[in-house]
Amino acid sequence: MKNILIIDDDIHIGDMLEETLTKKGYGVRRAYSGTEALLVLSNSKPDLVLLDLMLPGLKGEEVLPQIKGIPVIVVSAKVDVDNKVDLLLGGAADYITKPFETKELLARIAVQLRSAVSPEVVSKLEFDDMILDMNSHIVSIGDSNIKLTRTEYAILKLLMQNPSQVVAKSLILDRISEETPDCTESSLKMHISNLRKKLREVNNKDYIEAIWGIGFKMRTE
Amino acid sequence: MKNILIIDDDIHIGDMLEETLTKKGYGVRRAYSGTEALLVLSNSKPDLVLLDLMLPGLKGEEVLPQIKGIPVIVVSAKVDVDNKVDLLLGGAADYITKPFETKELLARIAVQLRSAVSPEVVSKLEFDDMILDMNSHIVSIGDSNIKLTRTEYAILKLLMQNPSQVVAKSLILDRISEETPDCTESSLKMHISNLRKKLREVNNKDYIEAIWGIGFKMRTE
DNA sequence: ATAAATCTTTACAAAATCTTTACTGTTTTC
DNA sequence: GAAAACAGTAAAGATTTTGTAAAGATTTAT
Repeated sequence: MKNILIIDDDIHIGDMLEETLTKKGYGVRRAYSGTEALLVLSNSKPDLVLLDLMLPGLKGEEVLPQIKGIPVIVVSAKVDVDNKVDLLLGGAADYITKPFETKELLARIAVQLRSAVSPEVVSKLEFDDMILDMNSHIVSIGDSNIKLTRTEYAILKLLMQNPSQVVAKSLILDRISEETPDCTESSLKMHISNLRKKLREVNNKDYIEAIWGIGFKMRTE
Repeated sequence: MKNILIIDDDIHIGDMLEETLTKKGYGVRRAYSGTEALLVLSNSKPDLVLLDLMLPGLKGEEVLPQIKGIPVIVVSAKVDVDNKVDLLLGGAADYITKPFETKELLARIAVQLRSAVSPEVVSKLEFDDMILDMNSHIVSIGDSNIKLTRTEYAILKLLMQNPSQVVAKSLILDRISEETPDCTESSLKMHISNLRKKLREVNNKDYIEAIWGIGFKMRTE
């Protein structure tokens, strides 16, 4: 059974949503504020989140980036384009504007859940004895979990997605800059350095190879 | 570079889309009917498809289920809800209704492409028993990998791309100077010399032939 | 608000690469 | 045949790139 977290302070809409979804066979949890939502999310991992933007306290826009690995459908009365764009770029899987038709909402939910579950989505990357889990954001070598920062994780993921290719420095910068806008060559060097150090501490192995003048790749020997 | 297939019989909208996308750095292909689209898709695999629903002949709704493994964004003037639902359930990754704002379309495209895994393009050059892999930047003869510098790699690649032609020194200098700006004739001589030495150490063969006064080519005998 | 974590910059040493210079031998031109 | 132009190699100095540390700036968490 799929579980859906409804984040909405409006009791009426929330109740209506809950009823509709329950009738459709989904499990439903409720949160009535942004802070409560984060609390719920820290303890459980629903399959999908319905997020209202107009929340008391912590706003929906602020909650959104903190939800990772779970598709979020934004439910909002706001309709202006800039907002839509920001939302999609900010990590929303989809959005729907009030008032909406139940049928449409259910379709969008189905689409998100289908793609989240579909087996062709590879959620784990493996290289040698290292495993990167894209759902939990955990990287492990053997039994040891390695705590990486957001940027380190992003770099490693990019390298592991193309294990046989050289990933150009410029490409890394492009991708990373979506997350941290001011990543320059010199800071990239540092991230790589720190990443290597963390991996080295486990294994005394250097997983990353520099291709002089081009970029980096996973070391194969 | 990401490639997008635009399926639309309306020349004006299609042109507008193509211009917008090209400006953004995407590669664009066009198809003006459902049947043409399927033809294009049977020969090539774009990273994303923009599909207009109102097509002559084979309708968009009929084309949609036949596109597999590529995210499809439906572009349509139809707005009734049932249609949206059917589309999403029928496999569309997203849809956008005309008239739409360019910014929003670009955002939706970015979202779809972001989640897609980059297909690994196999591009290898072979000459005799030597293989140059353009993804990994690895050059190998038999079982031995050869470690080349950026410039040596670029020169060898240029020669191997035109194995039957003589590559003029000036041409090599032009191409190479993109990577190392101060490459002169005398330094080119050195690069060739060093390159030969590295290849010779594996095989005791001289793969590169000098054409007196003109340039170099791969040796065929 | 304060502390902690993370990111970026600066600076510098080490390594790899690139270019120049100098010299030898070969090919073409006159 | 001699001079000029070209090709090849070695050695050395110049340049570029990489790797790391330390410190300041920024973001995030408490």
